[in-house]
Amino acid sequence: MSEKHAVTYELLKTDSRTKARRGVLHTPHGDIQTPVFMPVGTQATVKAMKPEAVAGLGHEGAHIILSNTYHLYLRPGHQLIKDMGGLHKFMNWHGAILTDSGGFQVFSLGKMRKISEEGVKFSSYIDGSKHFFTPELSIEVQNALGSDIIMAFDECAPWPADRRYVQDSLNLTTRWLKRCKAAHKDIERQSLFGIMQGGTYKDLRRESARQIVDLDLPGYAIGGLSVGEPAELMYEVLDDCVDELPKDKARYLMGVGTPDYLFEGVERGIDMFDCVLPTREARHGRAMTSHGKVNIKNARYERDESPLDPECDCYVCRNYSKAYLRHLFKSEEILSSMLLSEHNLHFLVKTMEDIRKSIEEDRFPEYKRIFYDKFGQF
RNA sequence: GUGGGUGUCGUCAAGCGGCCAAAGACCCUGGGUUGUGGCUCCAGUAUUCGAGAGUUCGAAUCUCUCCACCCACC
Repeated sequence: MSEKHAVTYELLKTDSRTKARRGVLHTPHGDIQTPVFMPVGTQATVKAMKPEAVAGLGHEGAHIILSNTYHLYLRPGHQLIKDMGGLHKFMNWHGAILTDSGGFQVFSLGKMRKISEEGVKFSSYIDGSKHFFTPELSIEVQNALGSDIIMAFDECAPWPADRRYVQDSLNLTTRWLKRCKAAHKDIERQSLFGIMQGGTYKDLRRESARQIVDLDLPGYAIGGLSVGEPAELMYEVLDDCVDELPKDKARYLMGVGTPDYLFEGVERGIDMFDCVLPTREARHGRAMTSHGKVNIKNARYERDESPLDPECDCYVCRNYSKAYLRHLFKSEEILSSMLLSEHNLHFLVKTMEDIRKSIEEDRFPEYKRIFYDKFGQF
Protein backbone atom coordinates (compact mmCIF):
# COMPACT_ATOMS: atom_id res chain seq x y z
CA MET A 1 0.00 0.00 0.00
CA SER A 2 2.88 2.32 -0.70
CA GLU A 3 1.34 5.28 -2.45
CA LYS A 4 3.63 7.28 -4.66
CA HIS A 5 3.93 10.98 -4.00
CA ALA A 6 3.30 13.23 -6.99
CA VAL A 7 6.34 15.32 -6.17
CA THR A 8 9.64 13.99 -4.87
CA TYR A 9 12.97 15.61 -4.19
CA GLU A 10 16.25 14.07 -5.22
CA LEU A 11 19.41 15.43 -3.65
CA LEU A 12 22.29 15.34 -6.14
CA LYS A 13 25.10 17.13 -4.34
CA THR A 14 25.84 19.23 -1.30
CA ASP A 15 28.43 21.99 -1.34
CA SER A 16 31.51 21.03 0.65
CA ARG A 17 31.76 24.32 2.55
CA THR A 18 28.17 25.52 2.91
CA LYS A 19 24.73 23.98 3.17
CA ALA A 20 24.00 24.75 -0.49
CA ARG A 21 22.30 21.85 -2.27
CA ARG A 22 21.97 20.80 -5.89
CA GLY A 23 18.93 18.65 -6.57
CA VAL A 24 15.98 17.76 -8.75
CA LEU A 25 12.32 18.11 -7.97
CA HIS A 26 10.33 15.47 -9.85
CA THR A 27 6.78 16.60 -10.63
CA PRO A 28 3.91 15.38 -12.83
CA HIS A 29 4.77 18.21 -15.20
CA GLY A 30 8.47 17.63 -15.49
CA ASP A 31 11.69 17.75 -13.53
CA ILE A 32 12.78 20.97 -11.87
CA GLN A 33 16.47 21.57 -11.31
CA THR A 34 17.14 23.10 -7.90
CA PRO A 35 17.87 25.53 -6.40
CA VAL A 36 15.18 27.23 -8.43
CA PHE A 37 13.52 30.61 -8.69
CA MET A 38 9.80 30.40 -9.50
CA PRO A 39 8.19 33.32 -11.35
CA VAL A 40 4.92 34.39 -9.78
CA GLY A 41 1.72 34.30 -11.80
CA THR A 42 -0.94 35.15 -9.25
CA GLN A 43 -3.89 35.53 -11.58
CA ALA A 44 -3.07 32.55 -13.78
CA THR A 45 -0.56 34.70 -15.67
CA VAL A 46 2.93 35.91 -15.01
CA LYS A 47 2.05 39.55 -15.52
CA ALA A 48 3.08 40.97 -18.88
CA MET A 49 4.58 37.64 -19.98
CA LYS A 50 3.38 35.08 -22.49
CA PRO A 51 3.83 31.51 -21.22
CA GLU A 52 6.25 30.85 -24.09
CA ALA A 53 8.41 33.74 -22.90
CA VAL A 54 8.39 32.35 -19.35
CA ALA A 55 9.35 28.92 -20.67
CA GLY A 56 12.24 30.55 -22.53
CA LEU A 57 13.76 32.45 -19.62
CA GLY A 58 17.44 32.05 -18.84
CA HIS A 59 19.33 29.47 -20.92
CA GLU A 60 17.45 26.43 -19.67
CA GLY A 61 13.98 28.00 -19.34
CA ALA A 62 11.69 28.31 -16.35
CA HIS A 63 9.85 25.09 -15.59
CA ILE A 64 7.74 25.97 -12.60
CA ILE A 65 5.64 28.97 -11.72
CA LEU A 66 3.55 29.96 -8.74
CA SER A 67 -0.11 30.86 -8.86
CA ASN A 68 -2.64 31.77 -6.24
CA THR A 69 -5.58 29.99 -4.64
CA TYR A 70 -7.09 33.10 -3.12
CA HIS A 71 -7.17 35.13 -6.31
CA LEU A 72 -8.40 32.35 -8.56
CA TYR A 73 -11.06 31.35 -6.04
CA LEU A 74 -12.43 34.89 -6.12
CA ARG A 75 -12.06 35.24 -9.87
CA PRO A 76 -12.83 33.43 -12.10
CA GLY A 77 -13.64 30.73 -9.52
CA HIS A 78 -11.98 27.34 -9.08
CA GLN A 79 -14.95 25.39 -10.39
CA LEU A 80 -14.77 27.32 -13.65
CA ILE A 81 -11.07 26.53 -14.01
CA LYS A 82 -11.73 22.88 -13.24
CA ASP A 83 -14.48 22.82 -15.87
CA MET A 84 -12.07 24.40 -18.34
CA GLY A 85 -9.69 21.51 -17.91
CA GLY A 86 -7.58 22.65 -14.97
CA LEU A 87 -5.15 25.49 -14.45
CA HIS A 88 -2.37 24.19 -16.70
CA LYS A 89 -4.65 23.94 -19.70
CA PHE A 90 -6.59 27.09 -18.84
CA MET A 91 -3.47 29.27 -18.89
CA ASN A 92 -1.57 27.27 -21.51
CA TRP A 93 1.35 26.52 -19.20
CA HIS A 94 2.93 23.14 -19.75
CA GLY A 95 5.39 23.21 -16.88
CA ALA A 96 4.77 22.63 -13.21
CA ILE A 97 2.64 24.88 -11.02
CA LEU A 98 2.77 25.55 -7.32
CA THR A 99 -0.25 27.26 -5.80
CA ASP A 100 -0.08 29.32 -2.68
CA SER A 101 -2.88 28.52 -0.27
CA GLY A 102 -4.31 31.95 0.38
CA GLY A 103 -2.73 32.07 3.82
CA PHE A 104 -0.48 34.94 2.88
CA GLN A 105 -3.38 36.97 1.50
CA VAL A 106 -5.03 36.66 4.88
CA PHE A 107 -1.90 38.34 6.18
CA SER A 108 -1.35 40.95 3.49
CA LEU A 109 -5.00 41.93 3.16
CA GLY A 110 -5.16 42.06 6.93
CA LYS A 111 -7.53 44.98 7.35
CA MET A 112 -10.56 43.09 6.24
CA ARG A 113 -10.35 39.70 7.94
CA LYS A 114 -11.06 37.79 11.12
CA ILE A 115 -9.15 34.69 12.18
CA SER A 116 -10.67 31.87 14.26
CA GLU A 117 -9.84 28.23 14.96
CA GLU A 118 -12.12 27.15 12.17
CA GLY A 119 -10.72 29.47 9.51
CA VAL A 120 -10.62 33.02 8.26
CA LYS A 121 -13.48 35.32 7.44
CA PHE A 122 -12.57 38.04 4.98
CA SER A 123 -13.98 40.46 2.47
CA SER A 124 -13.18 40.17 -1.19
CA TYR A 125 -10.85 42.89 -2.44
CA ILE A 126 -12.79 42.80 -5.69
CA ASP A 127 -16.35 43.46 -4.62
CA GLY A 128 -16.33 43.43 -0.82
CA SER A 129 -18.36 40.23 -0.60
CA LYS A 130 -17.88 38.08 2.52
CA HIS A 131 -16.04 34.75 2.36
CA PHE A 132 -14.94 32.13 4.84
CA PHE A 133 -11.70 30.33 4.09
CA THR A 134 -10.79 27.12 5.88
CA PRO A 135 -7.95 24.62 5.41
CA GLU A 136 -10.48 22.27 3.80
CA LEU A 137 -11.68 24.93 1.35
CA SER A 138 -8.13 25.89 0.43
CA ILE A 139 -7.38 22.25 -0.40
CA GLU A 140 -10.63 21.88 -2.30
CA VAL A 141 -9.78 24.91 -4.42
CA GLN A 142 -6.23 23.74 -5.05
CA ASN A 143 -7.49 20.24 -5.95
CA ALA A 144 -9.80 21.85 -8.49
CA LEU A 145 -6.98 23.94 -9.93
CA GLY A 146 -4.84 20.85 -10.33
CA SER A 147 -1.50 22.41 -9.47
CA ASP A 148 1.44 20.06 -8.92
CA ILE A 149 2.38 21.42 -5.53
CA ILE A 150 -0.29 22.71 -3.20
CA MET A 151 0.49 24.69 -0.09
CA ALA A 152 -0.95 24.34 3.36
CA PHE A 153 -3.30 27.02 4.62
CA ASP A 154 -1.23 28.79 7.27
CA GLU A 155 -1.25 31.88 9.39
CA CYS A 156 1.62 34.23 8.69
CA ALA A 157 2.41 36.32 11.75
CA PRO A 158 3.52 39.89 11.18
CA TRP A 159 6.85 41.31 12.29
CA PRO A 160 7.32 42.40 14.94
CA ALA A 161 4.97 40.18 16.94
CA ASP A 162 5.23 39.11 20.55
CA ARG A 163 6.23 35.62 21.48
CA ARG A 164 2.82 34.58 22.75
CA TYR A 165 1.14 35.57 19.49
CA VAL A 166 3.76 33.80 17.38
CA GLN A 167 3.49 30.65 19.48
CA ASP A 168 -0.28 30.53 19.12
CA SER A 169 0.03 31.28 15.45
CA LEU A 170 2.47 28.44 14.78
CA ASN A 171 0.33 25.98 16.70
CA LEU A 172 -2.74 27.03 14.78
CA THR A 173 -0.79 26.62 11.55
CA THR A 174 0.08 23.05 12.51
CA ARG A 175 -3.51 22.22 13.41
CA TRP A 176 -4.60 23.65 10.09
CA LEU A 177 -1.86 21.65 8.35
CA LYS A 178 -3.26 18.42 9.81
CA ARG A 179 -6.67 19.35 8.46
CA CYS A 180 -5.14 20.14 5.07
CA LYS A 181 -3.45 16.77 4.99
CA ALA A 182 -6.66 14.99 5.93
CA ALA A 183 -8.59 16.88 3.27
CA HIS A 184 -6.09 16.20 0.51
CA LYS A 185 -6.81 12.78 -0.97
CA ASP A 186 -5.12 12.42 -4.33
CA ILE A 187 -1.49 12.49 -3.29
CA GLU A 188 -0.37 10.81 -6.49
CA ARG A 189 -1.53 13.77 -8.54
CA GLN A 190 -0.63 16.69 -6.28
CA SER A 191 1.73 17.06 -3.34
CA LEU A 192 1.01 19.05 -0.21
CA PHE A 193 3.83 21.08 1.31
CA GLY A 194 3.66 22.12 4.96
CA ILE A 195 4.66 25.58 6.12
CA MET A 196 6.86 26.42 9.08
CA GLN A 197 6.12 29.56 11.06
CA GLY A 198 7.62 30.90 14.30
CA GLY A 199 8.52 34.47 13.43
CA THR A 200 12.06 35.35 14.41
CA TYR A 201 12.14 33.20 17.56
CA LYS A 202 14.62 30.42 16.87
CA ASP A 203 13.21 27.96 19.39
CA LEU A 204 9.68 28.53 18.08
CA ARG A 205 10.92 27.99 14.53
CA ARG A 206 12.43 24.66 15.56
CA GLU A 207 9.26 23.73 17.39
CA SER A 208 7.16 24.53 14.34
CA ALA A 209 9.57 22.58 12.13
CA ARG A 210 9.38 19.47 14.33
CA GLN A 211 5.59 19.64 14.33
CA ILE A 212 5.25 19.76 10.56
CA VAL A 213 8.05 17.29 9.84
CA ASP A 214 6.16 14.82 12.00
CA LEU A 215 3.46 14.74 9.35
CA ASP A 216 5.91 13.33 6.80
CA LEU A 217 5.09 15.53 3.84
CA PRO A 218 6.85 15.60 0.44
CA GLY A 219 8.16 19.12 0.98
CA TYR A 220 8.44 21.91 3.53
CA ALA A 221 8.24 25.65 3.24
CA ILE A 222 9.54 28.38 5.48
CA GLY A 223 6.93 31.08 5.77
CA GLY A 224 6.74 34.29 7.71
CA LEU A 225 10.21 35.53 6.86
CA SER A 226 11.10 38.56 4.77
CA VAL A 227 8.11 40.40 6.16
CA GLY A 228 10.01 43.45 7.37
CA GLU A 229 12.59 42.08 9.78
CA PRO A 230 16.26 43.09 9.32
CA ALA A 231 18.13 40.93 6.78
CA GLU A 232 20.75 39.82 9.29
CA LEU A 233 18.08 38.57 11.65
CA MET A 234 16.38 36.67 8.88
CA TYR A 235 19.63 34.98 7.84
CA GLU A 236 20.31 33.98 11.42
CA VAL A 237 16.87 32.49 11.98
CA LEU A 238 16.91 30.76 8.60
CA ASP A 239 20.35 29.30 9.19
CA ASP A 240 19.18 27.78 12.44
CA CYS A 241 15.78 26.39 11.48
CA VAL A 242 16.82 24.76 8.21
CA ASP A 243 18.74 22.15 10.17
CA GLU A 244 15.47 20.88 11.56
CA LEU A 245 14.22 19.93 8.07
CA PRO A 246 14.91 16.51 6.53
CA LYS A 247 17.60 16.39 3.87
CA ASP A 248 15.58 14.24 1.49
CA LYS A 249 12.74 16.72 1.11
CA ALA A 250 12.49 19.99 -0.79
CA ARG A 251 12.79 23.23 1.15
CA TYR A 252 10.99 26.31 -0.05
CA LEU A 253 11.62 29.81 1.28
CA MET A 254 8.41 31.68 0.54
CA GLY A 255 8.35 35.16 -0.95
CA VAL A 256 12.08 35.63 -1.40
CA GLY A 257 13.37 37.63 -3.08
CA THR A 258 16.08 39.94 -3.99
CA PRO A 259 19.25 38.55 -5.56
CA ASP A 260 21.17 38.77 -2.30
CA TYR A 261 18.45 36.90 -0.39
CA LEU A 262 18.61 34.17 -3.03
CA PHE A 263 22.32 33.64 -2.46
CA GLU A 264 21.93 33.72 1.30
CA GLY A 265 19.04 31.28 1.09
CA VAL A 266 20.89 28.84 -1.13
CA GLU A 267 23.90 29.03 1.15
CA ARG A 268 21.67 27.92 4.02
CA GLY A 269 20.19 24.97 2.16
CA ILE A 270 17.07 26.33 0.47
CA ASP A 271 15.92 24.74 -2.80
CA MET A 272 13.00 26.86 -3.93
CA PHE A 273 12.18 30.56 -4.01
CA ASP A 274 9.45 32.73 -5.41
CA CYS A 275 8.97 36.47 -5.44
CA VAL A 276 6.79 39.10 -7.07
CA LEU A 277 9.63 41.59 -6.96
CA PRO A 278 11.10 41.08 -10.44
CA THR A 279 7.76 41.53 -12.18
CA ARG A 280 6.38 44.21 -9.90
CA GLU A 281 9.53 46.29 -10.03
CA ALA A 282 9.58 45.85 -13.79
CA ARG A 283 6.13 47.39 -14.03
CA HIS A 284 7.40 50.25 -11.88
CA GLY A 285 10.41 50.92 -14.04
CA ARG A 286 13.17 49.15 -12.15
CA ALA A 287 15.57 46.58 -13.45
CA MET A 288 17.93 44.17 -11.76
CA THR A 289 21.31 43.87 -13.44
CA SER A 290 24.65 42.26 -12.76
CA HIS A 291 25.88 45.67 -11.63
CA GLY A 292 22.97 46.43 -9.32
CA LYS A 293 19.63 48.03 -9.81
CA VAL A 294 18.76 50.40 -12.61
CA ASN A 295 15.88 52.83 -12.27
CA ILE A 296 14.93 53.34 -15.90
CA LYS A 297 12.95 56.44 -14.95
CA ASN A 298 16.13 58.37 -14.18
CA ALA A 299 16.89 61.34 -16.41
CA ARG A 300 20.48 60.15 -16.88
CA TYR A 301 19.25 57.37 -19.21
CA GLU A 302 17.48 59.78 -21.54
CA ARG A 303 20.13 59.38 -24.26
CA ASP A 304 21.77 56.16 -23.10
CA GLU A 305 22.25 53.85 -26.04
CA SER A 306 23.55 50.92 -23.98
CA PRO A 307 21.45 47.92 -22.91
CA LEU A 308 20.12 47.51 -19.37
CA ASP A 309 22.88 45.09 -18.52
CA PRO A 310 25.97 44.80 -20.71
CA GLU A 311 26.58 41.28 -19.41
CA CYS A 312 23.05 40.05 -20.05
CA ASP A 313 22.16 38.06 -23.16
CA CYS A 314 18.39 38.17 -22.80
CA TYR A 315 16.13 39.23 -25.66
CA VAL A 316 15.72 42.70 -24.16
CA CYS A 317 19.40 43.40 -23.64
CA ARG A 318 20.27 42.11 -27.10
CA ASN A 319 17.81 44.46 -28.80
CA TYR A 320 16.94 47.58 -26.82
CA SER A 321 18.68 50.64 -25.40
CA LYS A 322 18.03 52.16 -22.00
CA ALA A 323 16.92 55.33 -23.80
CA TYR A 324 14.19 53.36 -25.59
CA LEU A 325 13.12 51.50 -22.45
CA ARG A 326 12.94 54.82 -20.60
CA HIS A 327 10.82 56.27 -23.36
CA LEU A 328 8.45 53.29 -23.23
CA PHE A 329 8.11 53.58 -19.47
CA LYS A 330 7.50 57.31 -19.51
CA SER A 331 4.95 56.89 -22.24
CA GLU A 332 3.22 54.19 -20.19
CA GLU A 333 3.44 51.80 -23.08
CA ILE A 334 2.53 48.16 -22.42
CA LEU A 335 5.76 47.00 -24.03
CA SER A 336 7.63 48.65 -21.16
CA SER A 337 6.18 46.17 -18.66
CA MET A 338 6.74 43.29 -21.04
CA LEU A 339 10.39 44.02 -21.71
CA LEU A 340 11.39 44.94 -18.17
CA SER A 341 9.57 41.90 -16.75
CA GLU A 342 11.29 39.61 -19.21
CA HIS A 343 14.67 41.04 -18.37
CA ASN A 344 14.20 40.88 -14.59
CA LEU A 345 12.92 37.32 -14.66
CA HIS A 346 15.68 36.28 -17.02
CA PHE A 347 18.21 37.81 -14.68
CA LEU A 348 17.02 35.82 -11.66
CA VAL A 349 16.47 32.57 -13.56
CA LYS A 350 19.89 32.85 -15.17
CA THR A 351 21.50 33.71 -11.84
CA MET A 352 19.98 30.52 -10.39
CA GLU A 353 21.37 28.52 -13.31
CA ASP A 354 24.80 29.92 -12.54
CA ILE A 355 24.35 29.14 -8.87
CA ARG A 356 23.45 25.52 -9.71
CA LYS A 357 26.51 25.21 -11.89
CA SER A 358 28.73 26.66 -9.19
CA ILE A 359 27.42 24.09 -6.68
CA GLU A 360 28.04 21.27 -9.14
CA GLU A 361 31.60 22.46 -9.53
CA ASP A 362 31.97 23.07 -5.81
CA ARG A 363 32.73 26.76 -6.16
CA PHE A 364 29.51 28.30 -4.81
CA PRO A 365 31.23 30.55 -2.22
CA GLU A 366 33.55 31.92 -4.90
CA TYR A 367 30.67 32.57 -7.27
CA LYS A 368 28.74 34.31 -4.53
CA ARG A 369 31.72 36.57 -3.84
CA ILE A 370 32.07 37.49 -7.51
CA PHE A 371 28.37 38.22 -7.82
CA TYR A 372 28.27 40.42 -4.72
CA ASP A 373 31.36 42.38 -5.75
CA LYS A 374 29.65 43.42 -8.95
CA PHE A 375 26.08 43.66 -7.78
CA GLY A 376 26.62 45.61 -4.57
CA GLN A 377 23.78 46.13 -2.14
CA PHE A 378 20.24 45.73 -3.32
C1' G B 1 -5.21 102.80 -35.95
C1' U B 2 -10.01 102.03 -32.72
C1' G B 3 -12.67 99.12 -29.10
C1' G B 4 -12.58 94.85 -25.82
C1' G B 5 -9.96 90.93 -23.27
C1' U B 6 -5.85 88.32 -20.96
C1' G B 7 -1.11 88.18 -18.39
C1' U B 8 0.12 83.55 -11.22
C1' C B 9 5.52 77.17 -11.31
C1' G B 10 7.35 73.62 -17.72
C1' U B 11 1.60 73.17 -18.69
C1' C B 12 -3.57 73.92 -17.09
C1' A B 13 -5.09 76.74 -13.37
C1' A B 14 -7.19 78.46 -7.76
C1' G B 15 -6.89 83.05 -5.45
C1' C B 16 -9.63 88.89 -6.40
C1' G B 17 -6.90 93.83 -0.02
C1' G B 18 -4.61 90.69 5.52
C1' C B 19 -5.60 83.26 7.22
C1' C B 20 -0.64 83.74 0.32
C1' A B 21 7.21 83.08 2.21
C1' A B 22 0.53 81.36 -3.55
C1' A B 23 -4.32 75.57 -3.59
C1' G B 24 -4.78 71.66 -6.84
C1' A B 25 -3.83 68.70 -11.20
C1' C B 26 -0.49 67.25 -14.89
C1' C B 27 4.63 67.29 -16.27
C1' C B 28 9.36 67.02 -14.18
C1' U B 29 13.18 65.14 -10.32
C1' G B 30 14.41 61.39 -6.71
C1' G B 31 13.04 57.23 -3.69
C1' G B 32 10.04 52.81 -2.20
C1' U B 33 8.06 47.79 -3.50
C1' U B 34 10.14 40.61 -1.13
C1' G B 35 4.06 33.45 -0.58
C1' U B 36 1.25 40.62 -6.27
C1' G B 37 -5.74 44.21 -4.90
C1' G B 38 -4.05 48.42 -7.28
C1' C B 39 0.71 50.80 -14.58
C1' U B 40 1.17 51.94 -7.59
C1' C B 41 2.86 54.50 -3.13
C1' C B 42 6.07 58.43 -0.85
C1' A B 43 8.81 62.86 -1.20
C1' G B 44 10.63 67.31 -3.74
C1' U B 45 10.18 71.44 -7.19
C1' A B 46 7.21 79.62 -7.66
C1' U B 47 10.98 84.08 -1.37
C1' U B 48 7.01 84.85 -6.11
C1' C B 49 2.21 86.46 -9.06
C1' G B 50 4.42 90.28 -17.28
C1' A B 51 7.65 95.14 -15.95
C1' G B 52 7.88 99.70 -13.33
C1' A B 53 5.67 103.40 -10.26
C1' G B 54 1.82 104.51 -6.77
C1' U B 55 -2.44 103.98 -2.93
C1' U B 56 -2.48 101.36 1.89
C1' C B 57 -0.49 99.68 8.47
C1' G B 58 -0.70 95.68 4.68
C1' A B 59 -1.32 94.10 -2.53
C1' A B 60 -0.99 88.44 -6.70
C1' U B 61 -5.49 91.02 -5.37
C1' C B 62 -6.83 98.61 -6.03
C1' U B 63 -4.70 102.85 -9.42
C1' C B 64 -1.37 104.65 -13.35
C1' U B 65 2.34 103.88 -17.24
C1' C B 66 4.74 100.51 -20.26
C1' C B 67 5.33 95.57 -22.54
C1' A B 68 3.37 90.93 -24.62
C1' C B 69 -0.44 88.01 -26.50
C1' C B 70 -5.68 87.26 -28.09
C1' C B 71 -10.50 88.85 -30.28
C1' A B 72 -13.42 92.25 -32.95
C1' C B 73 -13.75 96.58 -36.28
C1' C B 74 -11.36 99.91 -39.78
